[in-house]
Amino acid sequence: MAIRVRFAPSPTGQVHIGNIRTAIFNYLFARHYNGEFLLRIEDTDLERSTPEAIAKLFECMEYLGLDYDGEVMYQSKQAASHIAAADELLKKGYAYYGAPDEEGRKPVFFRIPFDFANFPMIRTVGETEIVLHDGSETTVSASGISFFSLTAKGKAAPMACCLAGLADARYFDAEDKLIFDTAAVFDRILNGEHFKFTGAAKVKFTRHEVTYHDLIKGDMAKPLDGMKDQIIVRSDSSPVFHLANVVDDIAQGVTHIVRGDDHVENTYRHVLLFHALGHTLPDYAHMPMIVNAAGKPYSKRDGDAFVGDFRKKGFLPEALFNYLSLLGWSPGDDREKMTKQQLIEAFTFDRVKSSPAQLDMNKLINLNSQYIAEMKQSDFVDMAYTFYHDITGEDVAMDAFKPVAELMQSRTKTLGQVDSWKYFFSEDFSYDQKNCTKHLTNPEIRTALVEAVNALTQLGDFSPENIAKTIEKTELDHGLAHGKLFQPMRLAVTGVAGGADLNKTIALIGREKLAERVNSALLTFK
RNA sequence: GUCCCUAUCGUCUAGAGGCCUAGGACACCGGGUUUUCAUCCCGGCAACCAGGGUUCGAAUCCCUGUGGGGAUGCCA
Repeated sequence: MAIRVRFAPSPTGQVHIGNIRTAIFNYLFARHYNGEFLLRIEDTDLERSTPEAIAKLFECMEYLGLDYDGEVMYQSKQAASHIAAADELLKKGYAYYGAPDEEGRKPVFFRIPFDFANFPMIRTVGETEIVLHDGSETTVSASGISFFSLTAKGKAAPMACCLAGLADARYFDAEDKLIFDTAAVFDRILNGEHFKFTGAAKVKFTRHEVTYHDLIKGDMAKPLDGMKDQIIVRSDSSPVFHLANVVDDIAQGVTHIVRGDDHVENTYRHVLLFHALGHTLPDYAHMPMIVNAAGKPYSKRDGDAFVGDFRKKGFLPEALFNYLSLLGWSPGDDREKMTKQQLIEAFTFDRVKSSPAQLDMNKLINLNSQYIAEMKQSDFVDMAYTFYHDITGEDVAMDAFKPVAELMQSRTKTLGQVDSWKYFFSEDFSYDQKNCTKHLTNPEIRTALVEAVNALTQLGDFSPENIAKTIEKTELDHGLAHGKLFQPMRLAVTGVAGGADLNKTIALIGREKLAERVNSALLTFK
């Protein structure tokens, strides 16, 4: 069977980094097996699903090179099929109308099935009993059972579950006398009768559980007595996520559902829904979440949480794609810097971890710098040029920009750092106060500096070689050790203590600015 | 509260009962190269959550506890 997966985001304006990682894993999996990678936009929340938000989503997909197959499905256009599915469930007895809202409209509930034999994913665990708080009331009806269990501290804890969870429950009082037998009145319950009683001290029943196999987490199970029936159509007739999601997955012929960890609980219901709708189940893979330094879900409060943030900061899509692939997955060997093709070849779900991963900005930056280092120089120049303009708002001639970018590429980790190249092009840059005070206040140095500048401005050929010779000569003339003028000169001209080769830097800045800057720096720092 | 998942250096991870004195990468610290910074090279620091089992032998299997996450919506 051909593999078919989908990425099904809600367009909410920004694409979350955890979300796009899910897309990446879907993509890697599909491409690894030569399957299809579909896109479905879950735009049922009309408030937030704006055309701009959708455009942003496409932009992110394109940025990261997540090319999808076939037509995009818009969930909002599938409402009719969702309702049809609800009707089918109603007809089959797997759904029922719930209590009406203030306007008398009724929602539709999906009933956790109690015809266990028809559901192969439901299995019998065995006889179980739960201790109840016998002073509290138990309610049994077709829409579920509510009761109070007895906590270790002797308190009553409210619980609720679907009818299926306690389908054969027998309730006993403190003297062990049977006070209510569900099976005996099952038909009456289904007919709408509500039964209420107090005094139950324990309930005995056959526990059943829903099972599914997760490609990442392994065999999973959840007891029915821990599940409640779920609304699938709201009283305003709009389909709920659970229904829409499953129906759309059926419509798109999805074979593997790869999504976040937070959907594990939903899955127990979804497999039931798939089967009740008469379809074979897809395989599931639930990915661990991305968390922040405190171990909490990574959110916008943690800084860069959206794909757009990373793009803006100057991370290359290849680096971000590579890094995100490595979060919760590894190829099994020591490779880390991998091309998309290598990632596709190496990707399998059995190598995905099932515990959450923390996003490490340092590692991302390091990986990004590796990608930048091996960029074609001309590509780097072009990209840096765009970034420089976008970040500083300054227009610089390409002729002037190009040599600077070429000089700086090897020491650039993110494109966002082009901001620090300002001293090459404008006077709008800041001085490192501490270092300037340290290096520019010595009288001997100041005198030598002025003289060096005089000599430099009179240089016929303002080349890095001549600049180097001139500075060295000045040092010699003033009895200064070789290199004594180096740091003062750099600070006076660029404002900072580090940077590319000083002579090349000065050559690029030019003799006019050189003189102005040294003079003004000497006035500022005395 | 209940249910589900989870637990190896600060971080991402390797590890499927003996290949583990636990490997790699990032970060950090030291050294070399660079008259500075970055790169690069060399070296170092640093972990199996705790307690019980099973076994000749456990990071690996089991149980309990603890920590973390998720779910418990007419959100998705």
